[in-house]
Amino acid sequence: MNEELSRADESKQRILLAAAAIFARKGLDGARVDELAAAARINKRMIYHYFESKENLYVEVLRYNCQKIYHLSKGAFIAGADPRENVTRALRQYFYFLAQDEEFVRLVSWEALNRGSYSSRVLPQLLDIFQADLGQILEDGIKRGCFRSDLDIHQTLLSIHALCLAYFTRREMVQPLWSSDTMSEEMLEKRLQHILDLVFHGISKG
Amino acid sequence: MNEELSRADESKQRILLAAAAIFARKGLDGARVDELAAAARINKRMIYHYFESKENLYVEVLRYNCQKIYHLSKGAFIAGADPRENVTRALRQYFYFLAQDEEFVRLVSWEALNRGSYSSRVLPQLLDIFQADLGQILEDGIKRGCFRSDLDIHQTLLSIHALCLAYFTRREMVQPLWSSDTMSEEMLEKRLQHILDLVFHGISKG
Amino acid sequence: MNEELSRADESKQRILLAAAAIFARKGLDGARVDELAAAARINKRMIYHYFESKENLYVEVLRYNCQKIYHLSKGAFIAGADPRENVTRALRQYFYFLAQDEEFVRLVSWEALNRGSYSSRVLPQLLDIFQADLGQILEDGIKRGCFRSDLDIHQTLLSIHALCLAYFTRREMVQPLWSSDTMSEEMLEKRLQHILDLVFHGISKG
Amino acid sequence: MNEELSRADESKQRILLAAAAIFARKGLDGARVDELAAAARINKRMIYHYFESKENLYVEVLRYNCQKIYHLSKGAFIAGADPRENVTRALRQYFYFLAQDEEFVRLVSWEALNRGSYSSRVLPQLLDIFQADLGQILEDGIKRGCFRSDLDIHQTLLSIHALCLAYFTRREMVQPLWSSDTMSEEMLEKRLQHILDLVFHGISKG
DNA sequence: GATGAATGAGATTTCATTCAT
DNA sequence: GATGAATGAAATCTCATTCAT
Repeated sequence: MNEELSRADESKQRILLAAAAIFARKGLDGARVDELAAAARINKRMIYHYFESKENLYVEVLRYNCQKIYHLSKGAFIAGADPRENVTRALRQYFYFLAQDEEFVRLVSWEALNRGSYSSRVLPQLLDIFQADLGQILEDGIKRGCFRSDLDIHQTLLSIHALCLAYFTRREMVQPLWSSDTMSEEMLEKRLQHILDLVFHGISKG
Repeated sequence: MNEELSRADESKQRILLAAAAIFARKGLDGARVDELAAAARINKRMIYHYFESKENLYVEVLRYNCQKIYHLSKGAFIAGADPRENVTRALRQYFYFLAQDEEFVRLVSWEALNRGSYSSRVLPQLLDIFQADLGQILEDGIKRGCFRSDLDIHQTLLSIHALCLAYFTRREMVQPLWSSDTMSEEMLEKRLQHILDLVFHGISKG
Repeated sequence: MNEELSRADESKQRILLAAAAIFARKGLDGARVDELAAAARINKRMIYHYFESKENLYVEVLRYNCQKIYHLSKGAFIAGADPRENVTRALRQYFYFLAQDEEFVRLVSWEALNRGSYSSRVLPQLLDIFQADLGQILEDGIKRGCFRSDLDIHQTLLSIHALCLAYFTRREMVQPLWSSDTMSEEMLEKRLQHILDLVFHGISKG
Repeated sequence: MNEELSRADESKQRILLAAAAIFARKGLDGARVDELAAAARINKRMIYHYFESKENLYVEVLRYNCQKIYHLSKGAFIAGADPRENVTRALRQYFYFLAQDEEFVRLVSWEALNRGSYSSRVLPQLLDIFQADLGQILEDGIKRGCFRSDLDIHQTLLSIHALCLAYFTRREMVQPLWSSDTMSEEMLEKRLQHILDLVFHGISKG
């Protein structure tokens, strides 16, 4: 009815956003509730009022973050188009989505280590959604003789995922390799081109 | 003096191994000192005696684990050999090294998230060492006209690293994709072949 | 002004009744203000509006409950009647009053333990009132040679009180002794008869 | 082997005793862990080390207190003796046991209100043990024609229990009835005699 | 008169670390 | 070198109470 959030919803939202930032930075165990409350400019008590426990808040943060993917790859697959163009488009979308949302990247990574206990039903969607679009594109490309017929689609999805993600999750490993800022427009585009090159041609000549 | 470990060294070693297992499972913040002591079957006090603090023990665990890489890729590069064979050999070595040491994989991953503060001087070595061998191989391959001349070696190293590691770090995402046990001999070999295929030829036909 | 309770009085009454039930169940320390408000289907703030504090509400609940006794033993003493009949009548009234009002029984019991700080001026009334009627009856019985002349009236009042109350306060101790429901009409009557028997004749034969 | 308690056991014991005193005074909900620790002159942390939680400590206190009864009525029943003498002896023992251990009386009373949730398997023993001895005495008395043959033993046990206990649990109700200190040697003996009188003869004359 | 959000003080519980032996 | 008990600081969580509307 009204566009505005109620005061309560606004507080809840503020907690969620502040928590997302801190959980992303420090992980579940590393984050302190006092710190979360201070960052949300709210009384600690309210965190428990709205989210029951720190763990539960963490799960909500995960859930909230995973929803971001839904807005992601809509319509990467264009039926008549060149499969290579489709792959390029999807991959670029995904790569820049990760590039621009460090929070998401880190939360997903923490969760991968936390045995996925909290998100077991949340994270698989990442690949699922990924699969829905890119999987279709790959199949289409194989059918149309564009891609190798012996391609294992699952493996390929995982590989593309890894190629994109690694650049962001391993920054402290990555940074020393290059002298310039790895997050600059130029460097990002360079990485993306490398991935596309690798994916399409491998390292072999010709 | 004597070949055997003194009782002291043996205790220290036991702490280190127990801590490695637990830090790998739960991370620095998730691990409890009580737990570490219990797992090492030793008095808590001894941990402080030998390692000063929990954080310091963690760093030692990292250091100890990173030493494992030194024993890794010795002699992957064989001067006269086909560059493809050299790549294959190095990649296989690395892939199976990760496959067989989950502890290492997880410790490295935690550390990547933990702002890398502890390992800033430790982790880059991973790529450094990697680079020493595989980098040489790639350069050799380019020079000999075997690999594309426009290959960015840094990017390629990172990519290969990512392709190998992702299979192990994202198990809970990976497992649902396949029905069989992803760590079985057969599945491991399948993944390795996929990586080699991708690296050498990309996904394009012909 | 009008016979109906104003909306305000009605709210106040609802709080009082809900609080009585909860304080009876959990005691002063065990009851939560949130819980009281929820049970009264009213905003927490109103509790403070009407009663100033949780403790004060508790006192009001006690006061309100103690008023129940006033309606109790009116006219148990009938001047000309057989003292035994008078005792029987008064005791029966008291026993069934307790039987039917668990709330009262429990509130009085909590209060007895709570240093009686709140009710120091409230609870003695229980025995006072008790005393007014039953005391008179006993005295009358002694005077008329019906009861033992060495009877200590205070002691006897306390004893009768105890004999009645124990059956209800110690239910979890009492229940295991009997197989049937201790609050059934039949069992209640049996207990009452036992008390009357004991009071009149003791356990000795003849 | 050695009579002395280890330091740990001594600390544990100190916590237990301090907690007993405080729980008796204020109940489970009213007692504060800080207070318990201070009274035991020990760090709060140790309470959790030894007892896991406040509730658990409370249960241990109950358990510990209930063991006191075991040392109680041993040999109240003397086979050949006059049943009245046996009753008198047992009742005196019980009465003075309660008189001298206010802690026990209060803990049992709190527990009776706490719906017996913690002690459901602990408290019934009170009457059980009571029953073992006094029950036997009563039966013996009936058989030997000393007591009324229509005596309900369960009811009688409960009644005797109530008559003894009430004097101590309802002190703030009892005190106003008498001018002198209700716990004085003289007053205690007076109460005991009243109970014995009532139990043996009731209030009727002759 | 009534509401829902908010709060500060404090309760329980946990943890890395140190003492006494 | 080793132990078990102990601790202070801080973490998570709870509660009676009060604003702002």
